[in-house]
Amino acid sequence: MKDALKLINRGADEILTESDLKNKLESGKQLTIKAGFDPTAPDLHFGHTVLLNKLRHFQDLGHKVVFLIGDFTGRIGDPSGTNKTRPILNSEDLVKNAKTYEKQVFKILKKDLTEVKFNSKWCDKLGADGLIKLASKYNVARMLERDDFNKRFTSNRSIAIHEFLYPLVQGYDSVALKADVECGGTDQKFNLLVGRELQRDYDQEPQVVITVPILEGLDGIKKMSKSLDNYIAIDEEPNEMFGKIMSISDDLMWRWFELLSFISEEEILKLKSEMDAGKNPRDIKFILAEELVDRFHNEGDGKVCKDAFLNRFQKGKMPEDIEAITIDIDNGSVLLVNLLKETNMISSISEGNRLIHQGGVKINSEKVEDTKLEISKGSDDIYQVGKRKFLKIRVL
RNA sequence: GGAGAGGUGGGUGAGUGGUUAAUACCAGCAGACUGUAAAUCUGCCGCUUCGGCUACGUAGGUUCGAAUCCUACCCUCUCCA
Repeated sequence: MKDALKLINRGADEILTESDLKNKLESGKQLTIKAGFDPTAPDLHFGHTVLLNKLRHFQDLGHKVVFLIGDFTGRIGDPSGTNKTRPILNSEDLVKNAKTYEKQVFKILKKDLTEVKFNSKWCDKLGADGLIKLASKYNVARMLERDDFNKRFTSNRSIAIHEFLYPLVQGYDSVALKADVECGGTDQKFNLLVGRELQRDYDQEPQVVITVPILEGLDGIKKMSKSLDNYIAIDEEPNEMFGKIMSISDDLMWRWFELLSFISEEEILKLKSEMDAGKNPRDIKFILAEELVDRFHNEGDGKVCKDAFLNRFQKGKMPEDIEAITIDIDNGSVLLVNLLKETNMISSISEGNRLIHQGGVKINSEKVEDTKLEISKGSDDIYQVGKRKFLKIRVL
């Protein structure tokens, strides 16, 4: 029991309330753990895994996770974002997205203890009557307690009426599922608490709310998100993933250890003291990178990436698995910049010229000086743009 | 319904007839230094066949010349009702 609570507590921001949780755990029944996901963004990244890890903890204790895809709520559009109306997805896309989710999610969650559901299933049935009834269960004053509503309200920025429906519907999901626990990011706290209130209204035992911190992205400051392009997708190439982890700052590394790694808190403390004693932080970052690559790929891949990494950057060797492609050309030769543009190594000719001027383009490790360099037919070389982009191009 | 403010490059935000592909800051990119860390320094930061071309909400107009002036439209915000 103590262990169970300790496990749930790890990396959790808040548990509301802990005594409720304790009671539920002690009841001995299998609990229903709910977590909602956006129907439009099936590209999971490390940020999502903080939550998934938490769900996994419950599964490890034998409880059931409902992976809820908010296709109905998606139509409302999450108010916390810059309220752009979302595209309404057709059912085909939904199924496709769900499949993509499943493929990624089961790297962390246990299949036999996970149910994937769509909230349109019960929300569509609500109809106008149901929505009005639901809306009557909450009031504006309480809605305005929500931080972002509050901020917008006090600064006279717009809050569309339908945005109030979002927390309500999300709460109604908890009622429909009879959720015992709902997990979400700290930014979801209000919405999750509405679920508690509504369940009481429907004479259900209120769910326990567990919030997990929002993970900072590669820049170490802003939250990890696709739109900010500071993310690591969980199906990213092993070497790419490893490299990106190595590129985070030392400060962020500890944050990631806390939220993403499974190694114990005691061990993390030990690593910290080792660093303070003079150990190269890079080597500690290796531990993190290895663990995560192993988790999202295959056991042992992390080690392979580490070796490749060392070869590449310590010994200055080329990476071993450079993608190779063949390009057909009409004439006897092509302009280098055109070739790079063709192969998406650069986004425009101008950018290419710029990079060449700055010494950022290499062929077979040799810096290119001439922006007008022609590549002749029949050549087969390794092109490098910047520090990270490599491509082996055969010109025919 | 009435009154007013405003829409500029990824973001913030200057510019109110030519010297403005458009100040500054942030972000981003490359190089140096490193541990593909941080910090720092340097350079770049619309596209181009290097002749030019396209850009300041949209569409027209005035002018030798407009992001800057005029007209219409669209959008955002504020105040009053």
